[in-house]
Parts: sequence; C-alpha cells; structure tokens
Amino acid sequence: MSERDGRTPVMADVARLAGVSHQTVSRVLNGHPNVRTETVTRVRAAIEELGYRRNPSARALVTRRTNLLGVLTFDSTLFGPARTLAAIENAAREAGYFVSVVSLDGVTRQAVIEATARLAEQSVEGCVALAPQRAVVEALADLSGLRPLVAVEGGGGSGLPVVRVDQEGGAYAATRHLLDLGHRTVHHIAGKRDWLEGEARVEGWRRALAEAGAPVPAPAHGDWSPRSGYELGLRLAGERARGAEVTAAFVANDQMSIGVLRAFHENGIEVPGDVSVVGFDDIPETEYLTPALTTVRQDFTQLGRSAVELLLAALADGGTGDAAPARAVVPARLRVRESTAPASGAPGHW
Amino acid sequence: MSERDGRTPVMADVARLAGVSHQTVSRVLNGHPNVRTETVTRVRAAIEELGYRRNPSARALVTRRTNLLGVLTFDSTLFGPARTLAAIENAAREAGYFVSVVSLDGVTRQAVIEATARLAEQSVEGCVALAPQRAVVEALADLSGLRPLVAVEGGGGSGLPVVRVDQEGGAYAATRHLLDLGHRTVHHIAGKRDWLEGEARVEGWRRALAEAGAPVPAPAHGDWSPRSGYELGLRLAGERARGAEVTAAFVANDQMSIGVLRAFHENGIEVPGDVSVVGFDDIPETEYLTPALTTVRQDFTQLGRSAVELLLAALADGGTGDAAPARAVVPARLRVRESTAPASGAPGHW
DNA sequence: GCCTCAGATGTGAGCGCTAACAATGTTGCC
DNA sequence: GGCAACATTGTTAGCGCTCACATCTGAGGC
Repeated sequence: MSERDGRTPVMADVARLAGVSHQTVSRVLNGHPNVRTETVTRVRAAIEELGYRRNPSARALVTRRTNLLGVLTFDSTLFGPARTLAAIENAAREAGYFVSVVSLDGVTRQAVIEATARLAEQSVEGCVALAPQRAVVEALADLSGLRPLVAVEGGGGSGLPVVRVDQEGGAYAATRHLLDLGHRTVHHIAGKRDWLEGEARVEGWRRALAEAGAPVPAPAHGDWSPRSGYELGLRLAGERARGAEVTAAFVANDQMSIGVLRAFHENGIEVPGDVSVVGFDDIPETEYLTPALTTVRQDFTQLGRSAVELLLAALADGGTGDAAPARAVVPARLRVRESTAPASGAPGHW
Repeated sequence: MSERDGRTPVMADVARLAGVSHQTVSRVLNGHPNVRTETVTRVRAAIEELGYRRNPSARALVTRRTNLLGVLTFDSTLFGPARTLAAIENAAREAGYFVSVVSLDGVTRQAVIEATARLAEQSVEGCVALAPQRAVVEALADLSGLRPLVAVEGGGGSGLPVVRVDQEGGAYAATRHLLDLGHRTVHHIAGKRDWLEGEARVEGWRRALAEAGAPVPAPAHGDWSPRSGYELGLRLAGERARGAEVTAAFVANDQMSIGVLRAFHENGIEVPGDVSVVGFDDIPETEYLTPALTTVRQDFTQLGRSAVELLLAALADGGTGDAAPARAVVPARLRVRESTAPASGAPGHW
C-alpha cells in the first residue's frame, strides 16, 4: 500500500519522506503556529522534492469550503461586462478565492434556472450576477438557492445586495451639460428595453429635462449596437429634416453613438456644429473618433471590486442581515470632449 | 447520527427517504442502466423533496475528475480575448465542463508561474491559455505542471497544441487587396512587439509585398490602443507631408485604425481618397465609422470552440501523442468596406 | 424441479484531507 | 524534585461520495 508508482503524491508520501505524521504536513501547509522551524523546513523540502500539491477536493470535503466564487454573466463581449469580469477576478484573487464563470444563454427564466443550477453544482460559496436585465434579476431573486448573491446593476427592490454605477446621475450630468450649452431640449436614444442600466439613464435624462422645464421628446430604444444607433440616428436626422428642433442628443452608450455619428454624417449634419452628441461608457475608442465623443465614464474596475467586497462581507456575515441588503454605488463622471458645443445663437454659460 | 437538523441533505438522507441504499441513489444520479423505473421515480422524488445536490468535492475526490477547465487569460478586456473566453465557456459547458478563469498580472515569468500555480491549486483537468505574447508562451511551455494545455495564438515550436487564427493569411489578403488596388506599396502599423499575432501579421504583410516586388517600408509598432494608432498615424502623415509616398496603410487592429483615421483627418488626409486603410479584427464599430473600415474578420467563436475541442481530445488521449502536438487554424477573411480605394491615377483591377 | 444467468439492489472500503483529541517532550517556578 | 503550563507531535474518526463486490430476486432452459 505504500507504493505509489508514478501516481501523484499525497500528504502521506510527504509525511513519510519528511519523517513526520501527515497531520504535521497539514499543519505546515495551513500555517499552524506550533510546529518547530526545523520540522517546517524538512516538510517544505519533502513537498518540494515530491512536487506535492494538496488535493483541493479532499480539503473542500472536510472544511466545507470550496474557495470558489461564481460569476453569472450575460454577455461578456460587451465592454462593460468584460471589464467588470476582469475586475472581479482580480478582487477575488486578492481575497484568496477562485472564480468560475457561467454565461447565460439568453434572458429567459429557463436560462437563468440552468445557469444557477450550473453554479450550484460546483458548490460556489457565493455568486456575483452580472445581469442587467430586469427579467434576469427577478428570476434570480426568486430562486432560493445560490446565496449569498450580489447583483451588479441589479436595480433595487429585489431584496438582493446590489452594486451599481450611478447611471441616473451620469445621465443627468450628460443631459444637464447639453442644456447648459443652451440647447432647448435633448433627444435620447435609449438602450435596450428591460435593461436596468438603460432605464436608469432614461430617468436621469428625464429628470434633467424636467428640472429645466424643457420639453421631453419620446426616447427611441436601440439595442446597444452600432447598427441600432445608426438606424435611430437616421430617424432623428429625418425628423430634423422635417423641421423638428433637434440640436442635442444623449445616446445611451458609445457604440450606438458611433452609429449615430455616421447617420448624421451621411445626412450632412455636423457634430457638434448642428447637433451635439453625448455618449455613455467611455470606451477607449471614443477619444479618437472624429469628433472625439463627449461621454460618461463608468468605473467598471471599482464596480467589480465593490461587488466582491459586498459578497465577501455577506459571506463573513454568514447569512444574517437579510433585513437590509447592502448597496454600493459607483460614481459616473462626465467627460467633455469635442462632440458637444453651444446651441447656435445661444449664449451658453460661458 | 441520523438527524441532520437544517444541514444540507446528503445522499444517505435521500436514500432513507426513498427507502433504498445510498448506492442506488448514486446510480440514479449517474444514469446507470440497471435500476427499476419505479425506483428511479421514487429516488427522483426524494431528491426533489429534500432539495438534494450532490457534493462535487466528494465526487471529485473519488473519481479523480473535477470537471473543471482552466482558462489563463491576459487581458480579457480586449475584444478578441473577451469573445474567445465567451466561446470557450460555451463549448466547455456543452461538453459538461466548468470553467475557472485566472488572469495574468503581467507578462513576466513570475506572473505566469503564479497564475499556473493558481490553476493547479484547483486541480483543473486541463487548461486553455489565451496568452498571445511570446514570453508567456515560452514560460508556459517550460512549466511542467498543468497538462494538458492548449495555447491560443501560441505560435509554433513550443511543443504545445495550438489553436490560432490565420493571422498571416489575413494580413496577406489585406495587403494584397491594397496592392491589387494599384498602390505601389503598403505601410504597416504593427501591433505590440512580442505579440505573436502581431508578428504573424507583419509576416503576411511582408510576404504580400515581397511577392509583388513592392518596396518594404519599416513597420511602426504600436500597442493596440487607439492612442498609439493616433500617434503612429501622425507620424505617417508627417512622412507623407515630407514627400514620402504613403497611399495605403495596413493597421494591425481596428482600435489603432480608429486612431490612424483621426490622425489623418486632422492632417487633411482623406480616407480613402488620399490614403487607403485596412484594419484587423472587425469589431462591431468598424462598419459604422466614417469611412466604414475595410478590415479582416477573425472568427473568435470558432477559435474558442476549437481550443476546447483540442483540449478535450488531449484529455481523452490521456497524455499520449506528445510526439505531434495538435494544431487548428481558423481562417481570417477580408471584409472590404469604404476605407480602401484604387490608388489615384492607377487603373486597379476593375 | 433445478440450475443458470441477468437484472436489481445492498455492503464495505477507501479517495485525501482536517478537526478533535491524546500523548508526548520541555520549560519554568516554587 | 515535582507539578503545572505549554509546545510539539501523533492517532483516530470521519467529510460524502463511487467503486468493486456480494447478494438476492425472478425468468428461462433443460
């Protein structure tokens, strides 16, 4: 029984080589205090010599801790989610956790159930959901398993701890910026329906208009893609051609803004000469567009970091404190570049 | 001992409730053939009633299979890696595997060692490395642990199975396209030094020029960012102003192309009127730039899928076949849009 | 009727680790 | 010297599961 051929060494092998018991090896591995320095050295040497690695399954079995955090992601191809995911991985690593990623196959309840099951199958200790759609968050809140769970951009009222960017504030700042430049009103090309981020941006835009007593045009909903931005930009250009007063547009993300810019260009509308445009996200490209896009920067790194912090806190809490789900809000800051200018004929604020 | 209070149920609890042995429960769970239908139903019901979930650690301990695939990623914020990661997750899921992501902290050997250790600590069954830098691939090839391992864009000669896009062919096609339009030569704004993808694109560009007997200007190396594209675009514009013949540029990725476009615009250089530009990647934005960018499309989805396929094959193989590391090459296709035009005064091919 | 064989189920051992406890050796203090 | 207190190490018993094997049933063949 003591022969191990070429099989991976186990703790007992290390113990034998170091001339101690397996428990002492365990103690060394776990940094227990009362082990003689000389013993530690010997054990370390044996570990090194055998190339021993502790079996995480065996460890997890007895400690009931997997050191695994789950991340539920919807579309990690978009800029925001990709950044956030990276930040989560970093924060988790620093806290000594591993990260297992599961992506959602769609926004159906069924997809959420499957993804949740997949996560549960791995017995993750906790989970971060990057699920910005209302439907997903609701499905998630219903499912009893998989706690603790932190929702990123999850909206309120779901009873889940939530980490989010101040979308509403960012949108308000963007709209306000345009109004301050003397534009009588601001048109809005919104994000995909049902996306909480998009809805919050609509709210912020609406609030700024209301505060200024400006007319509120009906927002047009895109799907975040450049293509939809282009199509809705075309529509806006058409309205303008038919005499509507279109001098400023707040677009719900940078990718759509690029489409809008193109649509305006094709219709001979100058940005910012004829129409000012503000985007959202501050993707790396915006600064080098022509014109460089005024936009709202979201700190995705902070977002991911906060999500992990909240999750770890909930983990430490041990499931208490259900009364008041924690929240964290990351600020969004306006970045003024070239795509916004005073309304023609208007004095503006400066 | 049979009381379990509020603790999570285990297989024995299910067995007791269903009136069978734990082994029968195990058989049901694992879909073994010889179990009576009626028994299966009863066990299923008990599982449902208790909300039982099999403990993956216990299972992994005895089967020696974790069902975990590791993904080593460098910068999942870039478009390509993000897409590839998503594709890997999908393919892994279909094959019944989970995916654990570890991101590299830099390109140092030390970072690779740490990331590798992190992956090994989880006893992943295999690993996909999204590590396009030469240094990383070399460090990876050296480290003995962590096999099987498939490198994505890993270059040859490392002895590792490799999945990659036909960068060289894509670059050749892009350059060829420009030459075919009558341009005497094509300037190249290359990617970051040491990145294998970038180097392959340089090769393809060089081969097309050599084949056509065209002069080979020195390539300028950027870092993939729009900013670096802008700076090198400025440089190219300067050369042109000083009388150099610059009528066509092949830029190693779309993000840099955006910077180049901006630099040209600022210098009154028309695209494609004065200079034709081709990018690489086909990010969603390119189609809506002004002008829409001619570029080379990489199929990242296929790339991720192939990586998992190769990994699973190596897993099934059980470590044999070290002699000839497997390879898979995904094609890259030119997408002609608006940023390329015949050289002024040249007849071109059409 | 008895034996065979396959289908259906149960039993026991053990995967590699940690936690609890037991058993030493070691020191300090009166 | 003796005894407490502590440091250091070893022993034992599982964690929850699957594997190999043993057992038991009933159908079928002669």
